[in-house]
Amino acid sequence: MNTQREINDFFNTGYKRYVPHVSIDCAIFGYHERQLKILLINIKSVEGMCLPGGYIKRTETLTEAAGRIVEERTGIKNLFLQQFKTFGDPGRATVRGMDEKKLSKIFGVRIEKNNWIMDQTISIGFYAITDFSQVKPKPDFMSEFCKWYDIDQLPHLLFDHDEMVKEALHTMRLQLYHYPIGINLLPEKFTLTEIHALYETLLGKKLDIRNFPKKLMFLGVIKKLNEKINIGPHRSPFLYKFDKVKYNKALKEGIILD
Amino acid sequence: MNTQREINDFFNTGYKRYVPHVSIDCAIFGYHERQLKILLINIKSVEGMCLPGGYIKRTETLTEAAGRIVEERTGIKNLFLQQFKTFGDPGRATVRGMDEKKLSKIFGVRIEKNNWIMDQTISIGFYAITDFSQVKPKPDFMSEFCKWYDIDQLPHLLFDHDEMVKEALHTMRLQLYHYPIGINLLPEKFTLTEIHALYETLLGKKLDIRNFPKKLMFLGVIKKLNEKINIGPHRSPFLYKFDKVKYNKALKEGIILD
DNA sequence: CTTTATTTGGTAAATTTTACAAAATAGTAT
DNA sequence: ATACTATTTTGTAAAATTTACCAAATAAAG
Repeated sequence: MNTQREINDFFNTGYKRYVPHVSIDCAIFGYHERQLKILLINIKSVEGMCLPGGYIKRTETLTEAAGRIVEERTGIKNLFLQQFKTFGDPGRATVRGMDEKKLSKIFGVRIEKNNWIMDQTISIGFYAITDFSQVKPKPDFMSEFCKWYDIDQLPHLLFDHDEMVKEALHTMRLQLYHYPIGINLLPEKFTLTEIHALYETLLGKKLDIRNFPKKLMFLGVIKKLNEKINIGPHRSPFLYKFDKVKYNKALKEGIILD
Repeated sequence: MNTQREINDFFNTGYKRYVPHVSIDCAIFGYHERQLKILLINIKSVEGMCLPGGYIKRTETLTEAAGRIVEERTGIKNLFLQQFKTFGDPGRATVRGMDEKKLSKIFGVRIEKNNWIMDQTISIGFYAITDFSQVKPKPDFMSEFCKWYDIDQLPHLLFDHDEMVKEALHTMRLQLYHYPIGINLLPEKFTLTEIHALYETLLGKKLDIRNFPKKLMFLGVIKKLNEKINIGPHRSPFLYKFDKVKYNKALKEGIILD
């Protein structure tokens, strides 16, 4: 979706390839060294930022569509994706003063009255987590910027995206002990200190260092290796890795704790 | 939606009033005296049953639309409603052999090729709970039957509605101790035995009668009255009622237990 | 007053969660 | 070698929560 031809096709025949009236918005969380960020984009000639989103191809499942949208912005495939809520209040996505005329001007294509893109849209929220240090965010054709923002220094977002972020965070934190979140966020082999920092950051609170390993090991998705890593003039920590078999099982079924 | 005129309007101009490509399906659970049922409908001249559903008016929020759909089938207003998941796999709602011609015949109205109703639809799942003994199910114009089915004697359902029921049950059971579910299912004043039976039935498992009241009272949404009820040649049980103030607070905010 | 059926309240045991500190170790400096 | 610094690692007691389990109270009928 870069050439003028493609943009024209999107506006004028997109409704044939995509399901109109429905979009997906993605809260893409980024973690790295005790920092939690979220990926935001803008919309050309609209003041303010919002979550990246997109439409669903008529051949895709919802999760496939969300995966494609996330990949388009981050370049990363196969991220852990979870649906968290669907948003559909009337007027939730209207931009004051935006119309087909303005759109035509902004995108340099002819956009007729009643273009499919201007109609009411219901949006399905997904969240994903990746390592922001490995991601060079790519704006979509509708936006100029695509950047990581610190989770506790977010500006007010457009549309109902403030609420989306709140719900995404809430769901992610609820699911942290029920789904195997962490692969892609840590090196293949990692120390307890590293995964401890990850969980503290994602949850936004302190976790007792002596109790954390017990709880974590109890989940059963990571295993201790008989290897240590050299970290300079300190005791060498053991390495751990995710147990692929149990990890994939947990991905499908969730981790039942109750 | 009963007259031929209204049906004609629905098929031919419905896309103006409703958001096309998006529907809501409702898992309406019914409880009464230790029995858990679910409301199913059929579709005219289609073999099999499914969840009742409908479209979203362009002026409605998702929850308002779900409330209207539930009210249309049950006659009950203001039921507790929760969104549980959105379903959108391609082909999820196709009926083998159904086309505009057949539809025209079934409903006795002229339905053109590419009618909005035949296009791919993504469906938002909501669940609700009511007392089935107080409900006379009303079929919609698309169906002949609308009946209560025992939850553990369900037939295979059309479309992806087997999965919907599974997800709805799962979410309802998860939320049972986090939202005040129960008003409308019990008389205004009720005994511990009655609410105990309700919880056992909704959860599908035994709950210790001596521990149950502690947990329940801890939630804080019901209060003990200084009244007893006569139940024949047995000790008279105390009556309880829901604490309206705390109940409504819990409705909005949920009951935080962790 | 005895019997029957049901409600009601309490406590010990088991389990889970929380709180908390000292020993081990790898390298560096002396 | 030895001491020192910074970090990892490990165990246990207390507290809180959940679970298991029964006997006393009571309302009406015979």
